[in-house]
Amino acid sequence: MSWRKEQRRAERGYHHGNLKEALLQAALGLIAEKGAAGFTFADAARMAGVSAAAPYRHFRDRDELLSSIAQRGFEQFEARLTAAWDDGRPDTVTAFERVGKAYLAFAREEPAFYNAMFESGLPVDANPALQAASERAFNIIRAAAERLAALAPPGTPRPPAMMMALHIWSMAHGVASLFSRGDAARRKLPMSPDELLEAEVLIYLRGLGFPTDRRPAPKSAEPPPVPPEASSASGVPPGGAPGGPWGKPK
Amino acid sequence: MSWRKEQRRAERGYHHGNLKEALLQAALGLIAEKGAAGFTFADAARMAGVSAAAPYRHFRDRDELLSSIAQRGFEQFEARLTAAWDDGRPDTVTAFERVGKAYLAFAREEPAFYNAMFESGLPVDANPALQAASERAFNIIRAAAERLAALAPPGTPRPPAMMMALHIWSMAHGVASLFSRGDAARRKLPMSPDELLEAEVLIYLRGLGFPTDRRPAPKSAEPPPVPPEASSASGVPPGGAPGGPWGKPK
DNA sequence: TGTGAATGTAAATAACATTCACATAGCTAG
DNA sequence: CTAGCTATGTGAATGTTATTTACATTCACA
Repeated sequence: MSWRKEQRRAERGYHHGNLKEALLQAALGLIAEKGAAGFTFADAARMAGVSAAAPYRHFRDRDELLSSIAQRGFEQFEARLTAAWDDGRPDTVTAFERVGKAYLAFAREEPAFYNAMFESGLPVDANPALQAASERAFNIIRAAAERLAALAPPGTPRPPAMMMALHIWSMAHGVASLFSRGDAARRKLPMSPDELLEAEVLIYLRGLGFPTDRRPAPKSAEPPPVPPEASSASGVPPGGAPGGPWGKPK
Repeated sequence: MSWRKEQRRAERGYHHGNLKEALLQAALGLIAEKGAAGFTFADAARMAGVSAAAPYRHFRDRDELLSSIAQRGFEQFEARLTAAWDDGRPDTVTAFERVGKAYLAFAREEPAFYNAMFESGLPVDANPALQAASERAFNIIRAAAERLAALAPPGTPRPPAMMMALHIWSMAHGVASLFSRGDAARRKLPMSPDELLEAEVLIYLRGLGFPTDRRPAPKSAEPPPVPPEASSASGVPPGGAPGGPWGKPK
């Protein structure tokens, strides 16, 4: 009957040795499969080969496990955004767009984390540590916006960096939620979520007066000649190159 | 012990008479309180004064109830967007912004519907009727974008309407999800979600070359003098009024 | 080595979703 | 008007989950 369980116990002894971590991993897998809603505490325990009560030695309840995962997600998220921003190299606008792409990439590549972070119904302030992690991640976007705002072409009013950051965040989150994950990805689109977001951000930046005349994602593997930051601040007339950030209009 | 139940039955007889509707209403209330995740089929039944098995005469399972609510939500959503768009009166840009506000208003005022529609984890294609309703709602935004795109100032490339629609949708959805509902609303913001979205859309439209020189939401109760549509298409230089759509920058 | 703190276990409780066999009411064909 | 079919409800299972509790096993260390 339960020789499997007995066997497993024999293999690893009475104590698991690393249960907390094992539970986190198991939960992550389950969430990836069935969503945060579908994941069950009992299943995670089973997957780790322990009884249903064991997890309570490591997490107050199901929600605490979830919030641990969300927190860890925000940490990885922050790391990826930081790497993407790369302190604004080679130039602020390029780096800024890379951040947007990193947002989508994270949503796509880490559906379990993204789900726990934004779609699990956890109250934002469930856990102070969680909230802090979330804010640290947002601060990357905010810092990038700060740098970008400082670059406002002369004569143009300088946009509030916080507002820009919130705008970019909402765009990235909107695209990710609606088009870039799981079921939502099934909506038929005329372009990929990445392209969609890139165009959106470029148009937005142009609306703020930033020159955004670069072609979208040139196919060539070689990086485009690093334009000196100064060229970004030159007085290019608003409106950008004909053709716009969305490719060739008819 | 169960005199309450007996009593209720006495009042209404063996048959409820309108159970399906009652269940939908009950579920709506429960979702508003505890979110789609927290709502239970059994609770809805109890609230309607019937046994736990009764609902199965009207819905295959819990998910079907949820998807019915989502569908109904999309229908109301469509109605509100349609009303907000008002066929583009008094002018396209104004009407377009009204649609954005209506999006937020719906998310704020109908949290239960919004939750079922976008946050319940229902697969987009769970139900053909649901999907159709969702598409009808989106088509309002799309039609509005179509009209707006046609207004592109001469000399400016005409943006693809579908893309614009998707952009606007993602902005509205992003703001609504992140800042405009329930727990998420607790994030501290320098401006209201409405203002945030309005500025975002205006900047975006300006980025497309549309003149957007109107002040944001003038405090005066009297409506601004209805500008003839033609004035929107006049060759106002891009860039808009100094000060930008976000109020007075320092 | 003895012992308290960690970590697991089994069993129990309470709530749900879902199914099934049966009860009742409404409506329709004769 | 009524026999009987169909729609709608009921109670009593079944199987699963979250969570608690009393008890068991180890670990670490004095």
